Amino acid sequence: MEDEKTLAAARRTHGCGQLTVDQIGQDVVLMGWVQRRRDHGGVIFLDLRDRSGLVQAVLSPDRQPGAFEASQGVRHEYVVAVRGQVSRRPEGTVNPHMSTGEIEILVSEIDILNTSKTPPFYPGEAMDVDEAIRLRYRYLDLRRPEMWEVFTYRHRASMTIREFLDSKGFLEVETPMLTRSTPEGARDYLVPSRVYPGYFFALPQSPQLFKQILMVAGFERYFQFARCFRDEDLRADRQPEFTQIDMEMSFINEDEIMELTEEMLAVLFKKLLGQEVRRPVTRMTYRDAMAGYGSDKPDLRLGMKITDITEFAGKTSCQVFSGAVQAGGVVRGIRVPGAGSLSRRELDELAKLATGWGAKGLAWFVLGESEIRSPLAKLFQNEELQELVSRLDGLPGDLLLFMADREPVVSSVLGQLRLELGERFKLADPDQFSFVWITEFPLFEYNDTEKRFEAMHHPFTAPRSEDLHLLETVPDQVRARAYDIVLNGTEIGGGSIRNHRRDVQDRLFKAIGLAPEEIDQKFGYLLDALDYGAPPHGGIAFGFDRMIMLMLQRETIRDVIAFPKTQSSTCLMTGAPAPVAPKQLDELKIACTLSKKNGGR
RNA sequence: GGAGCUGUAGUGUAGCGGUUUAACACGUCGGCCUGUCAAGCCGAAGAUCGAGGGUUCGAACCCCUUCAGCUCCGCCA
Repeated sequence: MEDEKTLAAARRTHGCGQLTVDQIGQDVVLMGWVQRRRDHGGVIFLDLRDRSGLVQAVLSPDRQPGAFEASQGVRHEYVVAVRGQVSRRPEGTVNPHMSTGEIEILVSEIDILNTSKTPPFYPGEAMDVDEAIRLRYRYLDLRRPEMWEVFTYRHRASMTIREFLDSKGFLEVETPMLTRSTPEGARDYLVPSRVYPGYFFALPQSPQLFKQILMVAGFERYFQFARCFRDEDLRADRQPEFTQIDMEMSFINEDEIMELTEEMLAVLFKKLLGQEVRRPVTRMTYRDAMAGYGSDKPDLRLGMKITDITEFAGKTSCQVFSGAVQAGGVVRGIRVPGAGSLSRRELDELAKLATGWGAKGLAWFVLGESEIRSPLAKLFQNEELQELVSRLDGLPGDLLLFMADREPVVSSVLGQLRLELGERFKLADPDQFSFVWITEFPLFEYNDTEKRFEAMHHPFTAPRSEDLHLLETVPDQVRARAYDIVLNGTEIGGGSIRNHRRDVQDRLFKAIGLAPEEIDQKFGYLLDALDYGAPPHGGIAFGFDRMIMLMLQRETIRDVIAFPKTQSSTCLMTGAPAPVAPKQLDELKIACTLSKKNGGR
């Protein structure tokens, strides 16, 4: 080193935020960003920021005229190195709002390592800046200590999980990002092959088949922080590429997987949030979830369980109810505690929402101290009204909502109303973490547009053995050995026991109407693998980003992803996606059929 | 593919029942200032009101189209 003496070449001795009264008197070298500059003409204060925190540097013309002079040109977000002495702040100038507020650095030397243009926003202020601007200048957005905190959490979460799984004998194995497109599921992102023009790789929607094949290979316990890609439209909690904690185990059953992952979540929540996860986590069948909450991912914090009164309603004098029952429908309701205060207009609004979701109407009953207000009240006998109220355990001040219609409509609309009311009345405690397992999913789901059954989870999910005989006759009755874990109304993970026997897997493919040639072409390698001594196995995958989002109580998944995409799947920082040079397309033998509109952004 | 909300100096907002020099705060630049910490005081620059078209004597404001961001439905095994 020819120039050990210059500040730029010197070693940083401390982080800004690490300094305390213990270092008073020491000569230190700090490097960081100028968060704020207060120029008093005679004395200049610089708040210096690095990842460890903030400290005040003082430059005075009396002490070090050179450094004072050099700091004249320093502006916000300049990167500087300073050498100076840690000293106790003069009496009366201590800043109790700063962790380093008792001290300051008396700067003897300052070096500008880099300048900065005036940024569109300052890391100090930021949070109410338009998100598009934050994404465009993501490096400035990420410069905020609040963001470092998020990513520190995320890092600690992944470390904790890795340690936990390691302690349980799991191997972390990477699987390919370039793989083949498979039918079923989401739209694939495609990558053209140069070597085989006209052929394409697909980016994995999940490492599903690879992890199963690792089981065939005898790895027994696999996990991976796997990047997954799905070319579908975005939501606040959905990105086109996201991270899964992907796991698979051999010689294992549902209970063991659920117990193990509950333990993992318990360790994680304890370590990062100091929260106890109550174990065992509640389990609920898909059927009960749909009936009780109108959703396969119920938010149990909301209460307002759906109550079925079909039998009673069918016998009442109210045609709206009894007619629907006679037509083969159901009558169900929810009790909204304390919502009796809603105005007529707000109630009409609710009813309008319900009809928007496909309901024929919404029957509401406002419970007063002695009377019951409802447009339908006079259609009931008095004792019928009383019965209605007692069936739902209604109390004065409550609102009862009922719907009469075909079962799926009632379920789904009441389910949505539940969420709407939960939101409106702030019924969910944001500090509570309410987990629930949903089990016994149907194996298949009927796809109306394609006029065939398809796998609800994915086509490698094993049917429950007692339902196996229904596979060819009443496929929609077959229950899967699948399970989802739901946290506060958001699905954070799901998995299943897989088919390890070739014959069962074949029957399942047939049931979803896949032609034998297609099966062979698309999944042949998996079926081949099953033929060579595949052990019973199963697994689960957690949406890692979503989990972090919920743990940190963020509104959007973008807040916990370093470089997220916009709702239209673009990156405002890089400008991706973008056109490529004609030469690149030629090489791939790709021609674009889009005539115009292929221009840049 | 559909519905809704938003778009005005670098940033955040006001103005939107038609006539303004398009206002305010922060930031920026210049000056003053030796103990501030969201420093203070004085001054200045900075906006073709997302874009295009239309109605009108006159449009940031009304109408149409379009683009972008966000939320939701569809979609996402």
